Amino acid sequence: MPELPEVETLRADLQHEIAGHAVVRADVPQARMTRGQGIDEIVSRTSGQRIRSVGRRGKFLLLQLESEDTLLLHRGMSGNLFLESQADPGAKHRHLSLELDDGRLLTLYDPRGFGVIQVLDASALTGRLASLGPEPLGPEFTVAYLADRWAKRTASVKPLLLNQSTVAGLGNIYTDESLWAAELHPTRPAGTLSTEEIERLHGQIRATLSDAIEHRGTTFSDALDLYKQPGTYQYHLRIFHRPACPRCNGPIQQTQIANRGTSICPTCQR
DNA sequence: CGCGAGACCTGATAGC
DNA sequence: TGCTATCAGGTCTCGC
Repeated sequence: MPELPEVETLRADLQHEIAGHAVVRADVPQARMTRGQGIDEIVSRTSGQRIRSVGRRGKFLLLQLESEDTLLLHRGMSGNLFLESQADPGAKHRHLSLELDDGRLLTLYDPRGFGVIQVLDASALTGRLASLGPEPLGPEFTVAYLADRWAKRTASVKPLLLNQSTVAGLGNIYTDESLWAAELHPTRPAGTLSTEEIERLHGQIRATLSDAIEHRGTTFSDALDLYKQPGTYQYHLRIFHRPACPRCNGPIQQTQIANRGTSICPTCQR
C-alpha cells in the first residue's frame, strides 16, 4: 500500500510525536518480518533507547536511536503504524510495539506481512539501503541522471519506475499518475524517450509526489496515518482507478503491465 | 546482465 | 449463507 507520500506523512508525524522520547519496552510478537534477525536482538537493541530522530529513505522509515543503531521499518503492502494508548488486543497481525516513556505505544500492524523490521548499525544500514536510487524530491534525481541511466534500456518505463534502484519511493499509484501527467504510455521502452519526454516525466513525478504529500497521501480502504486517519489524495487522483480522463474525458483503460494493475488513458498516453 | 513472470501472505469483495 | 475466484498501494527470486 504505502508509497513515498504515505511514508513521508508518517515520518513527519513521528518526528513530531516521538523524537526525543525513549523506548521503555519493546515487544516483537513474531519474527515474520525480521529477515532472519532474532526477536531478542531487536528487543534488546531498542529497549531503553532514546529516539533521536525519524528519517525516511524511499519507502523505509528510519528511527535513529541514541546508540547509533537504526530501527528500520517498511510497511510493505498492508502495514500500518499507529500511536495508541493500548495495543488492539484482538489484532492478529501485530508485529512490533514500542512502549514510550510517556506511556504511549507505537505499534506496527501488517496483515500480509510483507513489511520489514530490523535493527541495524550504521554500516549495516548503509548496506541495506545501498541499492536504492536517488530520492525523487532530492537534488540527485535529475533529468540527466534518468537520461543517462535509460539511454540503452529496452524495458518499459513503468517497471523501471517501480524498480527502487531507479528512483526510491514510487509505487503503482504514483507511477501511473506521473506517466499520465507526462502523457507517456507505460510500455514505452525507456531508451526511446526523448530528452523533452524525460523532462516532462521528471517534472511530473516531483509535482505528483509533492502534491500527494500535501494531501497526506492516498487512502483507499486502510493505509491510515499515525492517528488512524485517512489521507485525502484519493480525491485528487487523475487516472489511478478512475473512470474517465480529466484531460480528454475519454474512458480510462484498466489493464495489466508488469504484473501490476495499470490505469491508462489510451488517447493521452501513446 | 536485462527483463518479465511468478512467489510470498492475508483479507476484502464479487460472483455463483 | 457459503463457497470459490480475483484482486490489492511491494519486493524478491528464478529462469530465459
